[in-house]
Amino acid sequence: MRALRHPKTEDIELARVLYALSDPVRLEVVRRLAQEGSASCAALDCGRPKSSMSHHFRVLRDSGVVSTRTDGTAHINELRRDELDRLFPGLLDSVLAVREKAAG
Amino acid sequence: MRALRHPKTEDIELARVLYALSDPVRLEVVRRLAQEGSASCAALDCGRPKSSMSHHFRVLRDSGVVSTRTDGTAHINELRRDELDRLFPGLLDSVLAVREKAAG
DNA sequence: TCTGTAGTTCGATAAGAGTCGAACAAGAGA
DNA sequence: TCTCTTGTTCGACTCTTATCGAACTACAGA
Repeated sequence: MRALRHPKTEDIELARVLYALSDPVRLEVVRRLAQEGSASCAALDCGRPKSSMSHHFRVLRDSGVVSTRTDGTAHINELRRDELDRLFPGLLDSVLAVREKAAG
Repeated sequence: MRALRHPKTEDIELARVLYALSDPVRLEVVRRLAQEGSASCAALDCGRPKSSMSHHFRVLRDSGVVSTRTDGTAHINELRRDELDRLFPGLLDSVLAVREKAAG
Protein backbone atom coordinates (compact mmCIF):
# COMPACT_ATOMS: atom_id res chain seq x y z
CA MET A 1 0.00 0.00 0.00
CA ARG A 2 0.96 3.59 -0.33
CA ALA A 3 3.15 5.03 2.40
CA LEU A 4 1.13 6.38 5.28
CA ARG A 5 1.74 10.01 6.05
CA HIS A 6 2.86 10.88 9.55
CA PRO A 7 3.67 14.45 10.53
CA LYS A 8 7.04 15.05 12.11
CA THR A 9 6.92 15.67 15.84
CA GLU A 10 7.59 19.37 15.45
CA ASP A 11 4.78 19.69 12.91
CA ILE A 12 2.10 18.40 15.26
CA GLU A 13 -0.31 21.24 15.99
CA LEU A 14 -2.47 21.64 19.05
CA ALA A 15 -5.58 22.75 17.18
CA ARG A 16 -5.39 19.75 14.86
CA VAL A 17 -4.91 17.35 17.74
CA LEU A 18 -7.89 18.84 19.56
CA TYR A 19 -9.93 18.56 16.41
CA ALA A 20 -8.96 14.93 15.93
CA LEU A 21 -10.03 14.22 19.50
CA SER A 22 -13.33 16.04 19.15
CA ASP A 23 -15.18 13.22 17.40
CA PRO A 24 -16.85 10.52 19.51
CA VAL A 25 -15.69 7.69 17.26
CA ARG A 26 -12.10 8.86 17.28
CA LEU A 27 -12.21 9.52 21.00
CA GLU A 28 -13.31 5.95 21.52
CA VAL A 29 -10.49 4.70 19.32
CA VAL A 30 -7.98 6.73 21.30
CA ARG A 31 -9.32 5.41 24.58
CA ARG A 32 -9.04 1.85 23.44
CA LEU A 33 -5.55 2.39 22.10
CA ALA A 34 -4.58 3.82 25.46
CA GLN A 35 -5.91 0.71 27.16
CA GLU A 36 -4.68 -1.90 24.75
CA GLY A 37 -1.43 -0.31 23.64
CA SER A 38 -1.86 -1.09 19.98
CA ALA A 39 -4.49 -2.54 17.73
CA SER A 40 -5.37 -3.06 14.11
CA CYS A 41 -8.02 -1.00 12.40
CA ALA A 42 -10.33 -3.99 12.23
CA ALA A 43 -10.06 -4.55 15.96
CA LEU A 44 -11.15 -0.98 16.56
CA ASP A 45 -14.06 -0.66 14.19
CA CYS A 46 -16.91 0.91 16.08
CA GLY A 47 -19.55 -1.01 14.20
CA ARG A 48 -18.88 1.14 11.19
CA PRO A 49 -17.84 0.13 7.69
CA LYS A 50 -14.13 0.04 7.07
CA SER A 51 -14.21 3.00 4.72
CA SER A 52 -15.56 5.13 7.52
CA MET A 53 -12.99 3.85 9.97
CA SER A 54 -10.23 4.36 7.45
CA HIS A 55 -11.26 8.01 7.30
CA HIS A 56 -11.08 8.37 11.07
CA PHE A 57 -7.70 6.67 11.26
CA ARG A 58 -6.41 9.03 8.64
CA VAL A 59 -7.56 12.06 10.65
CA LEU A 60 -5.87 10.63 13.73
CA ARG A 61 -2.71 9.92 11.74
CA ASP A 62 -2.59 13.26 9.94
CA SER A 63 -3.00 15.14 13.18
CA GLY A 64 -0.19 13.19 14.80
CA VAL A 65 -2.28 11.43 17.41
CA VAL A 66 -1.58 7.90 16.24
CA SER A 67 1.10 6.17 14.24
CA THR A 68 0.41 3.24 12.00
CA ARG A 69 2.79 0.48 11.02
CA THR A 70 2.19 -2.32 8.62
CA ASP A 71 2.22 -5.92 9.75
CA GLY A 72 1.35 -8.17 6.86
CA THR A 73 -1.99 -6.96 5.61
CA ALA A 74 -2.89 -5.43 8.93
CA HIS A 75 -2.28 -1.85 9.99
CA ILE A 76 -1.27 -1.63 13.61
CA ASN A 77 -2.07 1.66 15.30
CA GLU A 78 -0.73 3.11 18.49
CA LEU A 79 -0.81 6.45 20.24
CA ARG A 80 2.18 8.72 19.72
CA ARG A 81 2.13 9.11 23.42
CA ASP A 82 5.67 10.11 24.24
CA GLU A 83 5.65 12.80 21.60
CA LEU A 84 2.25 14.13 22.56
CA ASP A 85 3.22 14.18 26.21
CA ARG A 86 6.33 16.12 25.38
CA LEU A 87 4.53 18.61 23.15
CA PHE A 88 1.36 18.98 25.20
CA PRO A 89 2.10 17.79 28.74
CA GLY A 90 -0.97 16.50 30.49
CA LEU A 91 -3.32 16.86 27.56
CA LEU A 92 -3.75 13.22 26.67
CA ASP A 93 -3.84 12.21 30.31
CA SER A 94 -6.64 14.63 31.05
CA VAL A 95 -8.63 13.49 28.05
CA LEU A 96 -8.20 9.85 28.90
CA ALA A 97 -9.06 10.41 32.54
CA VAL A 98 -12.55 11.62 31.69
CA ARG A 99 -15.27 9.17 32.52
CA GLU A 100 -18.35 10.51 30.83
CA LYS A 101 -21.79 9.70 32.13
CA ALA A 102 -23.72 7.22 30.07
CA ALA A 103 -26.09 8.72 27.52
CA GLY A 104 -29.66 8.96 28.69
CA MET B 1 -31.20 41.01 23.96
CA ARG B 2 -32.30 37.43 23.91
CA ALA B 3 -31.06 35.29 26.78
CA LEU B 4 -27.74 33.64 26.04
CA ARG B 5 -27.79 29.89 26.26
CA HIS B 6 -25.35 28.28 28.66
CA PRO B 7 -25.29 24.53 29.17
CA LYS B 8 -25.54 23.29 32.71
CA THR B 9 -22.31 22.01 34.17
CA GLU B 10 -23.39 18.41 33.93
CA ASP B 11 -24.29 18.84 30.27
CA ILE B 12 -20.83 19.95 29.21
CA GLU B 13 -19.37 17.29 26.94
CA LEU B 14 -15.73 16.57 26.37
CA ALA B 15 -15.99 16.16 22.61
CA ARG B 16 -17.77 19.49 22.25
CA VAL B 17 -15.23 21.26 24.41
CA LEU B 18 -12.38 19.79 22.37
CA TYR B 19 -14.14 20.86 19.21
CA ALA B 20 -14.61 24.40 20.49
CA LEU B 21 -10.92 24.55 21.30
CA SER B 22 -9.84 23.17 17.94
CA ASP B 23 -10.19 26.44 16.04
CA PRO B 24 -7.26 28.88 16.00
CA VAL B 25 -9.47 31.93 16.50
CA ARG B 26 -11.28 30.40 19.44
CA LEU B 27 -8.06 29.09 20.90
CA GLU B 28 -6.68 32.60 20.83
CA VAL B 29 -9.79 33.94 22.53
CA VAL B 30 -9.49 31.32 25.25
CA ARG B 31 -5.83 32.15 25.80
CA ARG B 32 -6.56 35.81 26.17
CA LEU B 33 -9.46 35.17 28.51
CA ALA B 34 -7.15 33.05 30.62
CA GLN B 35 -4.68 35.92 30.78
CA GLU B 36 -7.08 38.78 31.24
CA GLY B 37 -9.77 37.12 33.30
CA SER B 38 -12.67 38.55 31.39
CA ALA B 39 -13.23 40.66 28.33
CA SER B 40 -15.90 41.94 26.03
CA CYS B 41 -16.40 40.52 22.58
CA ALA B 42 -15.10 43.70 21.01
CA ALA B 43 -11.90 43.55 23.02
CA LEU B 44 -11.26 40.05 21.70
CA ASP B 45 -11.97 40.47 18.04
CA CYS B 46 -9.15 38.88 16.13
CA GLY B 47 -9.32 41.37 13.30
CA ARG B 48 -12.50 39.74 12.14
CA PRO B 49 -15.92 41.27 11.69
CA LYS B 50 -18.21 41.09 14.64
CA SER B 51 -20.58 38.66 12.96
CA SER B 52 -17.73 36.19 12.68
CA MET B 53 -16.67 36.72 16.26
CA SER B 54 -20.24 36.40 17.43
CA HIS B 55 -20.30 32.98 15.83
CA HIS B 56 -17.13 31.91 17.63
CA PHE B 57 -18.37 33.17 20.96
CA ARG B 58 -21.53 31.22 20.49
CA VAL B 59 -19.57 28.02 19.85
CA LEU B 60 -17.54 28.67 22.98
CA ARG B 61 -20.68 29.40 24.96
CA ASP B 62 -22.69 26.45 23.66
CA SER B 63 -19.86 24.06 24.42
CA GLY B 64 -19.58 25.36 27.96
CA VAL B 65 -16.11 26.83 27.63
CA VAL B 66 -17.08 30.42 28.36
CA SER B 67 -19.91 32.20 30.09
CA THR B 68 -21.21 35.55 29.00
CA ARG B 69 -22.88 38.17 31.12
CA THR B 70 -24.38 41.43 30.01
CA ASP B 71 -23.00 44.74 31.18
CA GLY B 72 -24.82 47.57 29.51
CA THR B 73 -24.46 46.97 25.82
CA ALA B 74 -21.32 44.94 26.28
CA HIS B 75 -21.10 41.19 26.65
CA ILE B 76 -18.44 40.20 29.11
CA ASN B 77 -16.97 36.75 28.61
CA GLU B 78 -14.98 34.61 30.94
CA LEU B 79 -13.79 31.05 31.08
CA ARG B 80 -15.90 28.59 33.05
CA ARG B 81 -12.68 27.55 34.59
CA ASP B 82 -13.79 26.05 37.87
CA GLU B 83 -16.38 23.90 36.19
CA LEU B 84 -14.08 22.78 33.42
CA ASP B 85 -11.36 21.97 35.91
CA ARG B 86 -13.78 19.89 37.90
CA LEU B 87 -15.13 18.06 34.87
CA PHE B 88 -11.88 17.65 32.99
CA PRO B 89 -9.02 18.10 35.44
CA GLY B 90 -5.88 19.34 33.80
CA LEU B 91 -7.36 19.78 30.35
CA LEU B 92 -7.52 23.55 30.22
CA ASP B 93 -4.19 23.88 31.99
CA SER B 94 -2.47 21.70 29.45
CA VAL B 95 -4.03 23.56 26.54
CA LEU B 96 -3.09 26.94 27.97
CA ALA B 97 0.44 25.82 28.77
CA VAL B 98 1.22 25.16 25.12
CA ARG B 99 3.51 27.72 23.58
CA GLU B 100 3.33 27.07 19.89
CA LYS B 101 6.20 28.02 17.65
CA ALA B 102 5.59 31.06 15.47
CA ALA B 103 4.38 30.33 11.96
CA GLY B 104 7.17 30.32 9.40
C1' DT C 1 -36.36 60.69 21.05
C1' DC C 2 -32.26 60.70 18.51
C1' DT C 3 -27.73 58.84 18.10
C1' DG C 4 -24.02 55.90 19.01
C1' DT C 5 -22.23 51.54 20.60
C1' DA C 6 -22.11 46.47 21.20
C1' DG C 7 -23.60 42.14 19.69
C1' DT C 8 -26.88 39.02 17.62
C1' DT C 9 -29.36 37.17 13.77
C1' DC C 10 -30.19 36.42 8.92
C1' DG C 11 -28.96 35.02 4.34
C1' DA C 12 -25.78 33.59 1.10
C1' DT C 13 -21.66 31.31 -0.14
C1' DA C 14 -17.87 28.26 -0.16
C1' DA C 15 -15.20 24.84 2.01
C1' DG C 16 -14.84 20.91 4.96
C1' DA C 17 -16.28 16.61 7.12
C1' DG C 18 -18.82 12.23 8.12
C1' DT C 19 -20.92 8.28 5.92
C1' DC C 20 -21.10 4.45 3.01
C1' DG C 21 -20.79 1.22 -1.04
C1' DA C 22 -17.81 -0.15 -4.63
C1' DA C 23 -13.49 -0.61 -6.63
C1' DC C 24 -8.71 -1.04 -5.89
C1' DA C 25 -4.03 -2.44 -3.74
C1' DA C 26 -0.98 -5.34 -1.23
C1' DG C 27 0.58 -8.99 1.51
C1' DA C 28 -0.15 -14.08 3.00
C1' DG C 29 -0.94 -18.68 2.19
C1' DA C 30 -2.44 -22.65 -0.43
C1' DT D 1 -1.48 -17.81 -9.59
C1' DC D 2 -5.80 -17.86 -7.21
C1' DT D 3 -8.04 -16.41 -3.19
C1' DC D 4 -8.65 -14.37 1.24
C1' DT D 5 -7.91 -10.72 4.36
C1' DT D 6 -7.05 -5.96 5.58
C1' DG D 7 -7.18 -1.32 4.52
C1' DT D 8 -7.13 2.52 1.31
C1' DT D 9 -9.13 5.30 -2.29
C1' DC D 10 -12.91 7.03 -5.04
C1' DG D 11 -17.30 9.06 -5.82
C1' DA D 12 -21.54 10.65 -4.29
C1' DC D 13 -24.35 12.52 -0.94
C1' DT D 14 -25.66 15.26 3.03
C1' DC D 15 -24.71 18.14 6.97
C1' DT D 16 -21.98 21.26 9.24
C1' DT D 17 -19.07 25.08 9.58
C1' DA D 18 -16.46 29.39 8.75
C1' DT D 19 -16.97 33.80 6.72
C1' DC D 20 -18.91 38.22 5.93
C1' DG D 21 -22.22 42.06 4.90
C1' DA D 22 -26.55 43.79 6.10
C1' DA D 23 -30.34 44.24 9.00
C1' DC D 24 -31.90 44.14 13.56
C1' DT D 25 -32.07 44.53 18.88
C1' DA D 26 -30.91 46.52 23.17
C1' DC D 27 -28.85 49.61 26.22
C1' DA D 28 -26.83 54.29 27.36
C1' DG D 29 -26.34 59.09 27.18
C1' DA D 30 -27.37 63.64 25.41
